[in-house]
Amino acid sequence: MGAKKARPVTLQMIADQLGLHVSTVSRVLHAKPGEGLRAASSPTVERVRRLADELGYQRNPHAMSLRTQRSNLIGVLVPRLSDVVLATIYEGIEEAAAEHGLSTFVTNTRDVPEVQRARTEMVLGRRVDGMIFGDAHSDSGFLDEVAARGVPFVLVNRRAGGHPAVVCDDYLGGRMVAEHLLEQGHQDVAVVAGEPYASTGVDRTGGFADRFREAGLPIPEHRIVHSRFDAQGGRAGTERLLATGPLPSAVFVVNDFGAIGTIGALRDHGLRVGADIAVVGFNDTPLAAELPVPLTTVRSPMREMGRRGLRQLVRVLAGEPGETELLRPELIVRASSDRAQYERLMAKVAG
Amino acid sequence: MGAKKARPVTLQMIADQLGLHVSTVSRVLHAKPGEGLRAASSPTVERVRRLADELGYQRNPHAMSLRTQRSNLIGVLVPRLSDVVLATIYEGIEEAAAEHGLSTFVTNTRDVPEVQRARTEMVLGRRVDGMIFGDAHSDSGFLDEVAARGVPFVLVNRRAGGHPAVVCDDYLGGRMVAEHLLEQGHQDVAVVAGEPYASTGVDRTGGFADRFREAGLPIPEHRIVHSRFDAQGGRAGTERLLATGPLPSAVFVVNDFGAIGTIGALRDHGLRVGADIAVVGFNDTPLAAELPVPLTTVRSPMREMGRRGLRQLVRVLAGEPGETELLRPELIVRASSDRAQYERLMAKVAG
DNA sequence: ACGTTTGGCCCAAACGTTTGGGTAACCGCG
DNA sequence: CGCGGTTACCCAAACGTTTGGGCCAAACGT
Repeated sequence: MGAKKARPVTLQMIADQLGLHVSTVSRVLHAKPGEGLRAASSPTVERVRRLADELGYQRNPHAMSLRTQRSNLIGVLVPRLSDVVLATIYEGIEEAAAEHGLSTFVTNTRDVPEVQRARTEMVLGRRVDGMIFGDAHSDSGFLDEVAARGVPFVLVNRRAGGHPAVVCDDYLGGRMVAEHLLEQGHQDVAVVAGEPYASTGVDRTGGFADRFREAGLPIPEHRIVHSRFDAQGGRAGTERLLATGPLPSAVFVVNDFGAIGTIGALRDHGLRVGADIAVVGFNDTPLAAELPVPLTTVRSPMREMGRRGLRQLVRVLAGEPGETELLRPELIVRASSDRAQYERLMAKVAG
Repeated sequence: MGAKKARPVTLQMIADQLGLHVSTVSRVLHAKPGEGLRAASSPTVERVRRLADELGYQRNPHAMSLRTQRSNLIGVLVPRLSDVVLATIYEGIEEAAAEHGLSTFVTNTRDVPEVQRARTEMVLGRRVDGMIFGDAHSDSGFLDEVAARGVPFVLVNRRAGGHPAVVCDDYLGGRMVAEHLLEQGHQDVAVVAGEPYASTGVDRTGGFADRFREAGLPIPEHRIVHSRFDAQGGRAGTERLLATGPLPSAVFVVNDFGAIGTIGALRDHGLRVGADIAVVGFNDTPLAAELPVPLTTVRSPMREMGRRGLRQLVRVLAGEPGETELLRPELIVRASSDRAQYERLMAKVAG
C-alpha cells in the first residue's frame, strides 16, 4: 500500500523545527531581493532554506491568495479549444503564464453570448487576477461591462471596442491575399468571410476588398458570403456562392478549415482546385501544406499572439496601460493558387 | 471612468447587515440539504438569501479551500492541446468538471518526461484535488510514483501500468480496420504506428496485426514504422515505408493527422490515394470527412472519454476505487479505402 | 560614557470560510 | 410547575500566509 497522503509541510512546521517564528521563515523564503534583508542572519537563512527544500516545502497558494488578495490565476475564454487556431494561441498563453508564475483556467464559450457571460462569472468567481478573451464579438457591449467592473483583461485573436488586444494584422493579411491574386491575373473573385461578429473575418475581408477596389475591381455584394469558421461553414458558404452566379476564378476563405470545406464543395461540383479555380485560406494550420493540392494561406503567429497577450495582461496587472499589438502575417503561396506550382505538382503525379 | 473594483462581498458583510453571526449566514447559504436545517428560521433564511444575491455574494474559493483542505480544482496534463484529439478530450473533461462544480488547469507536456514531472509538481503545488493524465507513457514509472504519493488520478486517451483509465478500445479499433482492409482484398499492408510509448498507437497496431496474422497474412517487421503523431510524423514514416520495399496496397496510419502527412507524402510520389493505394486513419477528426478524398477512419468517442474520465476521477475522490473503461470505436468507411465510394467520387468530378 | 542606529528576530492581526460546540428562549407534557 | 427537547442562533478556533510594528542586544558615534 502506498504512502498515505501526508499533510503538506507548512511554514509553521519549519519554524518550529528551527525554533524560529513563522514570520521569519516566511520572509526568508519569499521576500523579494531588496526587502526583508534584515529578516535573518545569513546562517539562519541557510538553515531555513536547507530545511525547506529538504522537507519539500511548497507554499500554500490558497492561504497566500487569501492573505494577499492576489491569486496569480488568470482566466481564458475561447470559442472552442478544438479549433487548432485557438488551441495554439492558448498554448502560447499558457507557456508565457508559466514563465510568469501564473496559472490559467481555460474554457469554451462556443461564441454563445449567454455562455460567455456565464463562464466569465464563473471564472471571476474563482477570483482570477485578470482575463484573456479570445472570443470577443465586435458589438463589445459585454466587454465594456466587464471593463466597467474594473476587471483587468486583454483580447487576443479578435479585437473589439478599442480594448487592449493582441491580434494578427488581419487587414494586411487580406490585402496580401488580394495582391497575390491580382498578380495571378484574377479579376472575378469571391470571399467566404466567416462570422460577421468576428473581427478576424471582417478585417481580412476588408483588406482584401479594399485592395481589389484600389485595383479598379470592386467586389460585388453577392460575391461575399458569411459562414461559420469550420469546414461545414466553408462548404455551406461555397455552395451559396456557386448558386448565385457564374463561377469566380478565385475564392478567398478567411480560415483554413473553412477552406477545407470549400475544397470539398468544389470537388462535389466537379471543379479542380488550382486548375478550374484558385483557393486561398488563412492561418497556415498544419494541414494546409499537406493537402493533395497544397493550400495557399496566410501564416499568422498564433503562439506568439498568445505569449504577447499574456505579457500585455501582466503589464495591465502591474497598473500600466494595456496596448494593442498588431502581429505581422506572412503570405504562403502554394499550388492551390499558383499556376506554376500546380503544373509542377501535376507533372509529378502524371509522371 | 469605470467603477473602482469594489471589495467583494463577504459573509461577514451580510451577517453584519442582518445582525446575524457569520456562521449562521454560512450555514444558510452553503449547508447541504439534510444538515444545517436548524441553522435559522425560515424568515431568516429568506432574508439572508435575498440579501446575498442582492449584493451578488460569491463565496471566496481561497478561504474555502484553505479551511476545508479541498480546492475543487483538478489538473490535466496533455501532450499538446493543439492536437485536436486531446483538445476534444479536454473539452469533455472541462464540460463535466463544470457540471460537478470543479475547475480545471490544463497544460502541455509535449511528451517530454522532464516536462511531465515539472508540470505535475507545479499543478500539485496549486493544491489540486486530483489529476487527469492524457499523456501517459507505457513505462509507467513516473505514474507509479505519483500514485505512491497518494495523489488521486485517472488516465485518459492512453492507458499505462494498470492505473484507472478511460480509453478507446484501440485494439478493437485496429482489428476493425484490418477486417475492413481484408474485405477489400488487401494482402500487402503497412502501418504507420505512432510513438512506441503511447498505448494508443501500440494497441491499434496490435489489433491490426493480430487480425492479419489470423487471416494467414502476418505483417513483416519492415512494414511497421514508428513516427510522431502529427502530419510531419506521418509524412516521415510514410517516406521510410516507401523507401524500404515495394508499394503496399494499403497503409493504416494510427492517427488522422498522421494520415494527412501520409497523403501528402503519397501525393509527392505521384500516388493517388484511393486508387493507387488505400489509406486509413484513426479518430475521425472533423477534417477526415472533408478531405478531397474522404478518409476512412475509426471514430473514437473523444469528448465522451473526457467526460467519463472526469467522472471516474470524481469517484476516486469520493474514495471509491477507480475503474478502467474501454470505449467502443466505430469504423467509418470512406473513399480513401473503398473502391465503390472512390469510383462514385471520381464519376462526379469527371461528370 | 551614553545616546543612536541597526541587525535579528518575534508578535499579532488579518484575509474569509467552516464547523464542533455552546446557550438562551420557548414549547409541550405530565 | 418543572423538565426534556427543540429551535434559532452565537462563539471561537482553525486553515497557512503576509506584513506592519515591536523589542532587545550589540555595534557605533561623539
